[in-house]
Amino acid sequence: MNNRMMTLKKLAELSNFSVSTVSKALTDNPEISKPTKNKIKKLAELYNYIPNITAKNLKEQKTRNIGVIIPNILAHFFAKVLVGIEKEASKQGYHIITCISDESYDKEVKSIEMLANGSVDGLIISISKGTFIKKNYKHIQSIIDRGLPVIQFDRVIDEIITDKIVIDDFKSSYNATTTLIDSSCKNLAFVTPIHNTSVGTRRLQGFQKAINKASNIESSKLFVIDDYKIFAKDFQGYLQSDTIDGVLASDELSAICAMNLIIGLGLKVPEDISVIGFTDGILSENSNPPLTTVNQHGQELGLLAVKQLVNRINQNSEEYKTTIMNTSLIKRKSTCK
Amino acid sequence: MNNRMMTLKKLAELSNFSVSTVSKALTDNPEISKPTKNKIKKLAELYNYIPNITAKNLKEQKTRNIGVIIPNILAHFFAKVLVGIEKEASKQGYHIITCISDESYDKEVKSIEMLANGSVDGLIISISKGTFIKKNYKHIQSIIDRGLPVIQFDRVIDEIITDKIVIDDFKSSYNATTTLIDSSCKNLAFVTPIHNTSVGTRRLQGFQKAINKASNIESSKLFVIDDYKIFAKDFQGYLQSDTIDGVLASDELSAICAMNLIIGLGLKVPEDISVIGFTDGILSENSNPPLTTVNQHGQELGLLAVKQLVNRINQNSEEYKTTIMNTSLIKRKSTCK
DNA sequence: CTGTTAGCGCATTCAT
DNA sequence: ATGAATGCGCTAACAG
Repeated sequence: MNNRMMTLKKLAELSNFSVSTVSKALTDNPEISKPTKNKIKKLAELYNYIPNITAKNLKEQKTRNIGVIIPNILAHFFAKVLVGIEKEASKQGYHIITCISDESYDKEVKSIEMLANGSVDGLIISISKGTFIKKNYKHIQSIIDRGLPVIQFDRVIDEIITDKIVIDDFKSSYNATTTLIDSSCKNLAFVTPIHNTSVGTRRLQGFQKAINKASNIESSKLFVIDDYKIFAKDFQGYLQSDTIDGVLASDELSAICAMNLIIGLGLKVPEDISVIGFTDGILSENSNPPLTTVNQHGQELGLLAVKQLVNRINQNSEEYKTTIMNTSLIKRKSTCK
Repeated sequence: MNNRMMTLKKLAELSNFSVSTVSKALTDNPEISKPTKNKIKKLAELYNYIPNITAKNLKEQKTRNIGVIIPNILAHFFAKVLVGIEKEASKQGYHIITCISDESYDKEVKSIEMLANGSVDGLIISISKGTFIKKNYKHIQSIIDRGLPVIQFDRVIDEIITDKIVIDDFKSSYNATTTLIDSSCKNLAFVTPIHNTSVGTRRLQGFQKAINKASNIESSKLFVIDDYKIFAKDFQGYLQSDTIDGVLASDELSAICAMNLIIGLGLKVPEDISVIGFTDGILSENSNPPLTTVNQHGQELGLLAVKQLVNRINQNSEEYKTTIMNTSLIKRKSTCK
């Protein structure tokens, strides 16, 4: 904003009408006569008048901004969700203010504080790993108590009551595991870098359920990734001493890493070991061999989140609901058959 | 914003002080006495008072928002830049409002219009492919004329005078090509999906310059990608009838695609064909073989962009300058030696 | 040390 | 059909 900016007041002086007449003329209020409207509109056009959005926001007690907090924009899934959010928000006339928590509790708290001072009309959030580990959710609850509409997606805190949009992690994981088992894998491994999150937990449960239900499983092994280098050593060590013929990973990157480690040992994917990952991203599509993945439909998820949030902003009446999105298994060459 | 929100006015009534006294007390103005400050601060704490940022912004004629327009968040480079932008902006107390142009001129125009109504104090932009093709830059110039500070990065329009941050595309490309030539590649191909952009043009020029300077080049071939499927056919067709022993791609994804096409034909990377890409992202790091790439240091670029923009917001005096960022070639296994 | 007043730019109610 | 007055929530110059 600078002194070049045209305002209603200046326009009023220039046109010899009052501020309120100018305001009404520009919003096509029927109280104002045609000729007056025309004069004023022409003048506004000439001087490139643009209504000051901040003043409007103050007057109307809203911002037309949506806050978005995601753990990691470099993960394809979150990037895709963001694309969906941006598209729908833009369509509905909302800006999005993006904060990246970088999986850190502290950054998440700070971001929320920065957003909850009236900067946004609502918030879409996926919880950071750090917060799950810390198990401290006060920062989320406090903004809800303050009356800010919140939508949680993907990584959600069950105890915090808001609208939620998740995928059916348990079922997706169960189905993916079953796919491995059906292609006669008997020695399975579950690889996860998000062990502490809601999502990670459910995916592991789905994996275990499928294994328990199957009759001919010989072994199963859990690899929790904190550090990829340590994981590489552990995983390859295990491969050399034990048998694995099927891997399910709870995200995309760890699936690709596992596959590369397998290939690095001279083993074949999928002939020796089948691999399935979560999130259908650029990595999965372009790996060699291309990776069979659980498609989480991130973009639609983002779209839905905005729709639900805008709904909630406009009418705060409905029951809070959890939407479970379908996934689909995209079969590529990292699995047999 | 809702009626639950505490305001200075309500706080004034509750405390029996005037609004201005309350305001001053809460900003630790030395005019106010210790006991009064304490009383008021305690009350503010008790009622969970948070200053309304919109009102503050209106008063101070600024938004503490930075607009960011990028062509495609799914490209690792832009995601990385965004990470840098978010980090530095957050550090400096700015929000970022992210718009994705999706390489479209129309969306870029619309985004700029949505941002330039006082929603942001400044803008960081990388131009869309569509805009380069259309060669219509009025929407950019108009916001600059209106006095909004703008930083262009990576894909920049030379004719539009703003601060710019770019990488040395020509030199990076020249060096990468030279690396191929030095490892005795004689039949080179340049693969590019961004042929129309400033960046794409300069990278091609660097490639050509290196070829012209070399003495023993036997052939060189340009592949412009509009559609990846068509490219796949063309490229593999060429591979089958002609010789290529070195590929430089102007971005990450096309490099990976080229490599996969090569491997798909039973050829070996790097033994038969060396491949180098631009942008050091997740794809390059995790491909098989891992890809030699030009690292563009996206995060630092984002950081710098914010620093420069904030500088420009605070003092509109300096000369406009173009910062050229260094790149580095990360050698991995897709090239010989 | 505290309060009164004004004003940021806009929309709107209430006169005229 | 037009204008005056009010208020959104905040800061700050000025008065006392």
